[in-house]
Amino acid sequence: MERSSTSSCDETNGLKKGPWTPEEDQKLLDCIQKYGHGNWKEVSKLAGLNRCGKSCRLRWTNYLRPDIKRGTFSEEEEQTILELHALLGNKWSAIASRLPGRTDNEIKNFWNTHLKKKLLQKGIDPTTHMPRTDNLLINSLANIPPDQLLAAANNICINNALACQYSTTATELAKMLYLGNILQFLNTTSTSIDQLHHQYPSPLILDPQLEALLHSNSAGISPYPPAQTSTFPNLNVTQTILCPELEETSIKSNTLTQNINSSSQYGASAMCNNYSITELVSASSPKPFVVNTEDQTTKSNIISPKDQFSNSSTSTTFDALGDLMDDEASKYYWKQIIE
DNA sequence: AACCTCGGCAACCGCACAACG
DNA sequence: TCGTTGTGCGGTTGCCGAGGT
Repeated sequence: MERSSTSSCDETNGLKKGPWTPEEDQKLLDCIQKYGHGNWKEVSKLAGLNRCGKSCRLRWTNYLRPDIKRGTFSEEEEQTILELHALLGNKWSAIASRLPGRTDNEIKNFWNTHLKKKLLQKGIDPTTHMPRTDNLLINSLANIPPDQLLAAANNICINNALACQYSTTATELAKMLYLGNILQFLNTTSTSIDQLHHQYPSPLILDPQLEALLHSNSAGISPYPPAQTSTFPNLNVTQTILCPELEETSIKSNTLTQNINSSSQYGASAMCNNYSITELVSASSPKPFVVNTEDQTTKSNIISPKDQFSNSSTSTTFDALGDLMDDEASKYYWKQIIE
C-alpha cells in the first residue's frame, strides 16, 4: 500500500504500515489486557509494536475489540442502518453506537457495498432516501413501451390513490411522486392514448383516478383541454387526486414538504394544496391525453394491471416497477419525518 | 493455466476538535 | 492565547479472493 503521507503515522518515521500480522495482533491484545488503552502511543510502545498509536487504535476498535460482532448483517441490523441513515446521513459512528458490536467502519463498508446499491436498484436515492427523479430513472422509463407505462401508472393509481382516500401513508405519497414521474414521462412522449388503443389490440382501461389525473390540467395552468366526455360527471377532478389527509400531513410537517420540494422536481406542496398534479406535467408538452371512456362504465371493468402485465413480454419490467413502489427505506423515511 | 475484472473489506489519510502545558 | 499532541470521524485507497474469459 504505497501512499504519500504527511501524517505522523508513516514509514518515514520507521513505523510499519499495512496489514497486521497475527503476532502483532497478539502483542496488542496482550498489552491492552495488561495496561488498558488510555494512551495509544504508549500502548504501541509497551506492546513492542513498530506501529503508530493511531494504527493501534484503529486495529483495536475495528478488529480486536472483544465485543465486536462479525459476519453478515441481519435483516434487523440492515433495517436499522437504513432507518438511521435516513435520519442521520453518513454519521457512521452515530449509527454504529446504535448497533452493538458493529463498528463505524464496518457499517460504512456495508453501506457502500450493499445497501447503497440496493437502494439504487430500487430507484431510491441513497442520499435523500427519496424516489429518484434523475436522468437515469427517466431513461429507464424511456425503455418501457408507452402503453405499459400507462398501465403501470394505472396500477399505482388503483392500488394507492384510491386507498389514499381512506388511509394516507407517506409511502403512498412517495408512490404518487413516482407516478408523477411516469405521467410526466408519458406526457412528454409523442404517443397519445388514442394511438395506443389503435396500436395495441388489448384496450387499456384507465382507472378513473388516473383519468382524472390525466385531465386535471384543464384546471388552469395546463394547456390540455378538459375531457370531451366523462363517464364520471360527478367526479371533481381537483379533489380526487390526493386525499385531504395528505394536505393535513403537509401542514403538520413543514419538513415533509421541504424534503419533497428539495428532492423532487415536482412540487408536492402544490399537489397537496390543490389535490392535483399540475406541476407534474410539463407546461411545454403539447400533447393532450385522449382517454377512451367507452369501457369505463363500472369499476369492475378495469383490467387488473397484473393481468395486463401478464400478457406482456416485458412483464418483468413491471414486476421491478412494482418492487420499486414497495421500498422499505422509502416507507421508513416518510414515516420518520411525519412522526 | 494464465490473465483479467470486479467487489468486499481492512487500513490509511487528512481534517476537525478537545485537552493540555 | 498559542502550539502541540491525542483522538474521533468520514472519505478514500489498494490488497486480495472469487469468478469469468
